[in-house]
Amino acid sequence: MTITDVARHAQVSTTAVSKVLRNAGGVSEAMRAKVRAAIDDLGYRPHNAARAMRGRTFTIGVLLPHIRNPFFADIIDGLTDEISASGYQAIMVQSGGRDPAAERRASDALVDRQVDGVFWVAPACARAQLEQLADDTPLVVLGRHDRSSRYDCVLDDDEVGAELAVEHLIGLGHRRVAHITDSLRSRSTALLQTIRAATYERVMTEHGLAEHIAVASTSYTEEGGYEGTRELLSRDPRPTAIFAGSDQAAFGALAAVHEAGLTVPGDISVAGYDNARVTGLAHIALTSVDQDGALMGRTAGRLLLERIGGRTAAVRFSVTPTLVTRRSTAPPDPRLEGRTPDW
Amino acid sequence: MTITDVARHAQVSTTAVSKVLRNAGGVSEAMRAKVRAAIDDLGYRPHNAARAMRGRTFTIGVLLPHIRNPFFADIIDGLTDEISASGYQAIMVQSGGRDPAAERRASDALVDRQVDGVFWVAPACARAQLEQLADDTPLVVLGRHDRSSRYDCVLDDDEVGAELAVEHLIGLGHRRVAHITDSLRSRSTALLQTIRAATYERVMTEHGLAEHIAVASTSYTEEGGYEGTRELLSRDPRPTAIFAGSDQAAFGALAAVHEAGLTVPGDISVAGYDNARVTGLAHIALTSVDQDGALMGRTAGRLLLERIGGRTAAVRFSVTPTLVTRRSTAPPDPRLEGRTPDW
DNA sequence: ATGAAAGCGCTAACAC
DNA sequence: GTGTTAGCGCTTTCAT
Repeated sequence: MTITDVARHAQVSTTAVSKVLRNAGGVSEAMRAKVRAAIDDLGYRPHNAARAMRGRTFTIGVLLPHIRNPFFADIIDGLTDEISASGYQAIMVQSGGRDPAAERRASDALVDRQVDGVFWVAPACARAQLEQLADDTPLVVLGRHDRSSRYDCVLDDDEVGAELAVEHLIGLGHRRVAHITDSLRSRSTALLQTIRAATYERVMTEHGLAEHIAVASTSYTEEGGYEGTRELLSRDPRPTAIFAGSDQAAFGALAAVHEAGLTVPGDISVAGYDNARVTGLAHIALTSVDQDGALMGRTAGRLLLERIGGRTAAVRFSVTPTLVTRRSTAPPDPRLEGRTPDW
Repeated sequence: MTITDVARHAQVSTTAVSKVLRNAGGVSEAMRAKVRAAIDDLGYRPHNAARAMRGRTFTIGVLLPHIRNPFFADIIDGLTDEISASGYQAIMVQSGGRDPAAERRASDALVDRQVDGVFWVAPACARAQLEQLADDTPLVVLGRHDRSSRYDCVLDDDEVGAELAVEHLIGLGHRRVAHITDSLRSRSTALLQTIRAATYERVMTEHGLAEHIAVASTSYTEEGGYEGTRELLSRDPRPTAIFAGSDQAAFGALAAVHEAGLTVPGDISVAGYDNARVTGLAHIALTSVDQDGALMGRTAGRLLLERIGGRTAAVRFSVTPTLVTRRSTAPPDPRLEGRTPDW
C-alpha cells in the first residue's frame, strides 16, 4: 500500500497525493477531496522511513534521564497534550542521566532516527554538545540555566524556588536547616541542582546561619534522599529541617527519618521541590516548591513545533515557582533548638 | 557521510561495506578490517531511515500505559539492560491505557516507524488486536493472561499473588478486608486487575467472609487508591484492611487513611502489589506482592531478540510472586473487629 | 569473495 | 494547478 496505489485509485499523480498528505499548497479543493477519499478507501498510512529519506518523520524525540520521577510524567503529559493535534508523535528514550557516554548514545539514537526535533529534559552534558545537537535538529532544553542562541530553554527560576523553601523553614524558626543535593555537577552553574544548592547556602549565610550549613550530596532520587538523610541525621547536633532538592529525595528523607524513630514534622521538617501532581497525595503531605510541570511540557511542545516550523531565534521560557505548604513542615520543637543549656 | 563515502575511502564496493555493517557472511577478514577502519576514520553512522526502507531499524518499540508507575521503570531497566549489548535501541511511547483509540494510535505509530519488534506493557485492547499486530512484527506482551500462539507473554501469576496478600491479611485476623481494583475491564479474564479482583473474592468466600467482600473500582493509580479508600472508609462498618491492586493505589490509600485521621496499621492495614524497587523506601514501608519487574523486563528483551532472530513458536514466561511483609500490615485492633457486643 | 545495479516509497524541482 | 521524474542511502539480487 504505497502513495502510488493511492494516486492510481484517485486517478491523480503521486505529487498531488504527497501535497495533500503534507497539507502543502497548490492543490485544488476537488483534488484534495478525491485524494482524501482514496486514502480513506484504502486505509493508507504513509511509510515513515520513506518520508524520512526526503522529508519529515513527524516524530519528536524526548530524552528523559529516567522514568522514575512522576514530575517527568507531568511534563510529558503537557507535551503530549500540546502536540497531539499536530500529527506529531513523541518517542521517549532514557538518557541515563549520570553516564555521559550513555547520554550521548541516547542523543545519537534520536538523531539517527531522524526525529524532526528533540526535547531534552535535564541534560547533564556540556553546553557545547547541546549546541552541536541544535545545529542538526530543532532543540528545546528543559531545566538548564545556560543560555544559548541555538536552542530554546524552558526552566523555572530555581533561585527563587530554593529561596522560598529555605526562607520558609527559617521563617518557621529553624536554624539547623540541611540540604540534600545531587552530586552530578558541571563546571558551569547551569545545572539546576547547583543553583538550588548555592541558593540554599546563600540564604543560610544571609540569615547568619553559615555555621549550620550542612549538605548531603547524593542524588535527586528516593535512594539519594534516604542515604543523604541518614548521613545528616548522624551529625551532632542533627538538623531540625531538611530541604531536599527534589520531591523524590524528600520521600526518601521521610523514610529515613521514620526509620530513625523520629517524626515529621515533630522532630524534623522536610520540604521538597517539584510538586508533581501526586505529591499532595503522599501519606505525609509534602511541603514543596511548585513549578507546574504540565505548563512547562506544553510550552516545550509549542516551542519545538515553532522551531520545526522555521523559527530560529532562541526563546527562553521561565516559570516562577511558588511554595505549597503542607503538613511536612512546622516550627521546630523548642527543646531541639541549640544544645541543652548547662544549668 | 554515506555508505558510498565509506566504500570510496576503503576502496571497496558499497556492497562490501553493507555486509560488514550487518555482520553478514561472505566477506574476507582483510576486507572487514579495511572497512572497519574506514568507518572509524570517517566517524560514519548508518542512515537509519535508509536502512528501514529495505532492512532493519535496530529499534524496539515499547508501549507503556504511562510513565507514572515506578514499577514500569523497573521493567524498562531490565529490558534496557538485556538489549544494551545487541545494538538495539528501545523507544518508548505512551499508550494512554484507558482510551482504546489512543492506544491504537500509539501502536500504529510504532508500526509506522518500522520498529523491529514491540514490547507492550499491560495492553488493554482486545486479543485480536494483539494478534493482528503480531502478524506485522515480533511482539512480546507483559501482564496479560490470554494465551496466543503468535506472540510471547511475560507475566506473573496474579492468582498466586492476590491469594498471598489476602491470605496474609486474613491470617492476621482481619475479616473486613476490602479491595481496590481498576475499573478497566475486558470481557475476557485476561486482564490482571480482573484476576486479582476475582481471586480476592474467591479467597474471601473460601474463608466464609463473602458477606464482607467490598470492592472499590477505581484505578491502579494514586488518585484511584485515594478515591477508592475514601469510598471504602465511608462504609459502616468500615474495613480493617485494604488490599490494593497496585502499590500506587496503596500509596493513595495511605493518604486517604491518614487524612481520615486514622493510622496504619493501627486502624487499618494496607497491602499493595508490585513491590517496585522504591516501595520499601516509602515513608510507611508497604507490605506488597513482589513480582520482580527487572527480571520480567530482561526476559521480555531476550524473548523479543529471539523472535527478531527468527523464532516463531510462542513462549510464555510466568513469574511466581512472593509476599514481602513490611510495617503497613498488622493484626486488627480487637475493638474494631465486629460490632461492639451488647452486654 | 567481490561488485554493479535495481529498487524500497517518498518529496521536490521542474515542466507543462 | 497538475504531472513527470530524479534522487534520498541503503540492501539485495545477480553477475563476475
